Amino acid sequence: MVVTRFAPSPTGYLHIGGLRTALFSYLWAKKNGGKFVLRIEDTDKARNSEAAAIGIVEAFKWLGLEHDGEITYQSQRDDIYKTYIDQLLDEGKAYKCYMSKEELDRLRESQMAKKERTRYEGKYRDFSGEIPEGAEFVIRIKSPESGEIIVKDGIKGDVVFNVKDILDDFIIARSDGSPTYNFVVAIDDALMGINEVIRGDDHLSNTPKQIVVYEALGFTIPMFYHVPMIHNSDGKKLSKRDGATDVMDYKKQGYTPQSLLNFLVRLGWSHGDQEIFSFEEMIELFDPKDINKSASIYNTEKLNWLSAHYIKNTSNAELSKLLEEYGLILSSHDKAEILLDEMKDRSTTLVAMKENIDEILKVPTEYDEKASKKAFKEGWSEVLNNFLTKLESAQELHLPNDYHKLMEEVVEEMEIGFGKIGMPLRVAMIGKMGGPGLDSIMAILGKAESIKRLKKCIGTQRG
RNA sequence: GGCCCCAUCGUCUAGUGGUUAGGAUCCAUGGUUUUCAUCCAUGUUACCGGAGUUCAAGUCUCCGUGGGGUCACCA
Repeated sequence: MVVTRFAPSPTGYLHIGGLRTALFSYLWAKKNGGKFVLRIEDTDKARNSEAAAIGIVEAFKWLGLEHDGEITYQSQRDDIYKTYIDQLLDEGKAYKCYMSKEELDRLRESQMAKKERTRYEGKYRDFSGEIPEGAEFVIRIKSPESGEIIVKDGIKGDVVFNVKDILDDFIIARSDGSPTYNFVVAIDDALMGINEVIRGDDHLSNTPKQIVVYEALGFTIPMFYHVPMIHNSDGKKLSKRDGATDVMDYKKQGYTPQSLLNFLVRLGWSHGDQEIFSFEEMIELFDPKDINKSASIYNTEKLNWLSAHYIKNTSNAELSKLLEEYGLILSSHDKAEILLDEMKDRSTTLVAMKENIDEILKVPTEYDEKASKKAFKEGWSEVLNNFLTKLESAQELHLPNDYHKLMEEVVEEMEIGFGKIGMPLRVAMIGKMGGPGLDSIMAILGKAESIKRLKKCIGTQRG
């Protein structure tokens, strides 16, 4: 069974890059009928916050990415790590190192002066001399001193590291006894049965260290997939300064989970020429072997297109439910269907859609200058008055077509073009150019409101 | 700097030795529309450079160049 995981450290919100690797992990697990588990890497007490952990879980909930089983918190597993540290100590695969931070710093400085790679040289690796009086110690693992470590990676292929280029006896437990990242990651992944690790390729150079731990403990090494980074428009690793990278900000901005997920799944992954993927299709079609090897640049053009696409293709019932989350209640509006039909082709996000709807529904407080110039030309008030008369005497006015007929009558009787009535009428109704068809607008507003706006316009505009 | 990864339109990408290098987005133009949007059509734009292998290279090899990542008692 395929078991994948997402293992964020709760130092902040869930960002778009993390979400993408989580999505990939989720899809791959589900495609194989396996499990997707969540582990919170909260061993750094100084930088963690509980609120961040809650926020991350909340984001997953919004997106519908459910994790399997209980969430694992590393902070609650100290005993487990301690057991393995003791085991390695007993087996002579790890040892206590009494080198002080100052001594280490000095070592590093002299190595840098000689332009050598900075590394711990194993002073206490097989130490039999006198232990410094009252010295603190860290625990270091015995790394291999020569040879190669090969990371089998499903995206990059086999990545070969030469041990003497990259390894030393790295610390697995700090002087306060707490275990370090590369040590606990390997243990947790192994113990949690994770056999396919999908993560950002900024972890690729950590992987040899983790393999050292796997091997020391006799654990099975999982399959790795190191997903290329998402870069900002400067070509750098995406950071918190690059705008709305908090996943929950996308909700605030009116993007739906569906469009965000579709956007992310196509960033670095593809399935031929297909652009639109339902959640079910993603699960069915996703395969990490189709992940691109190169980094991609984050750019919201496509997200906006997807968002608009999904809004257009969402039912009105669903749309009005979604819109309620943004404070727009349409359930009491008798022409909500027409309103939604007209607006869904004109909005890229739910927030924009709400704003567009608000603009139609609220009485215009002023008439756009440019639009007025075009609209209020010779004879406009006569046209509108004629239309007003017809409007007031009309009996059954419900659908856009009912209003359209009235406009047609005016046009025919006065022998004018449609623009002659369309322009001033539009400005009277919504105060500016653009927007849905006038017949629809009036049907949405209703007879009384339409008359009100018409009279206000005729009364206030000169010409 | 050491090590590692990467390199096709502005952007997301297809492409696994023989293609007019395809799709999407963006942009522009035209059509539809009383306006706007949608929709439809059309168009501009790409294989980082140099060697090599081969009858044939975007595709394989090498060397450059460029970009990125990583080198902690952070994760």
